[in-house]
Amino acid sequence: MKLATWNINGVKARIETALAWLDLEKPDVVCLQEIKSVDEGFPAADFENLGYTVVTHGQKGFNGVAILSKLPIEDVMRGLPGDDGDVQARYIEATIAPQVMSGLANGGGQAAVGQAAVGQAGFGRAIRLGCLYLPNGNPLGTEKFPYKLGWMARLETHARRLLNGEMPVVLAGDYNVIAEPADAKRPEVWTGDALYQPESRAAWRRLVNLGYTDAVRACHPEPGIYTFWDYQAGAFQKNDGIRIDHILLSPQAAGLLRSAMVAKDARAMEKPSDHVPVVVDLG
DNA sequence: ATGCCTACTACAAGTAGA
Repeated sequence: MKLATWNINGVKARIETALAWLDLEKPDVVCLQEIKSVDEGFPAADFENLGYTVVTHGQKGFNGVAILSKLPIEDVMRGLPGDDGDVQARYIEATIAPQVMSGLANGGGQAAVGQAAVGQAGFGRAIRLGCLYLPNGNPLGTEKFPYKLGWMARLETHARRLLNGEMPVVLAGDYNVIAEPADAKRPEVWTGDALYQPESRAAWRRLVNLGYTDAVRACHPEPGIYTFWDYQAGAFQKNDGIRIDHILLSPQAAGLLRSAMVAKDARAMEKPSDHVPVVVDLG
């Protein structure tokens, strides 16, 4: 199963870009962040035309997350547990169910045919998938930074609880954390930024240390891999980026990891998001 | 030092992003 996460920076303004990339890469499951749309305004039909089922957790003007899946979506949960007063739409979680065998419908009727179809096009096992847009936290000195840290504490609590379940867990999204110096072209310019504060990085490490694997780092130990480049000052042309979009895998999910990559080419598309997709292949 | 750029809201210029 090919699973991608992408901060799309406005799904309505970016719909042609999104559809072009999906048509090219054909991921089975996609987590979108910063859809900047209410649920009713989400262009679901455009994605359904590509074969996706769509679930959203939208908000007017900013934030907003969505999951697109060619496999069945079940048991959708909107919002990160732990604070009923938090109205920001930054988390949606669902079970991606195994592909339904359709061998009989095709006149096959043999079990081997059905299994081959699952192994090729789908996935034999359900996963629990969280799609998250972690608060930015800037500027420091405002209520935004403690909100970020509080959100990360809630995420840690929830991620620990998910490990007690039976399903492999995938937590994918825009974490808004530069975890290591190697995750920025110029780490020194981020020292006063919420993304690179010791508290933000420590909270990230606590999350990973629960037993999650950073899929891209596990497959690519080399520095210089980024997922975000500012629109300003020619940042992409200078490769002046940061790696803040991540896919974390529980031990069971990590056992399924075949490959992970950052779709850097998406930043060179027409009307790009400032983030690019991160993709894993889980077998 | 600041803005550089982009989306959204709402219709101007402010909020938000990272």
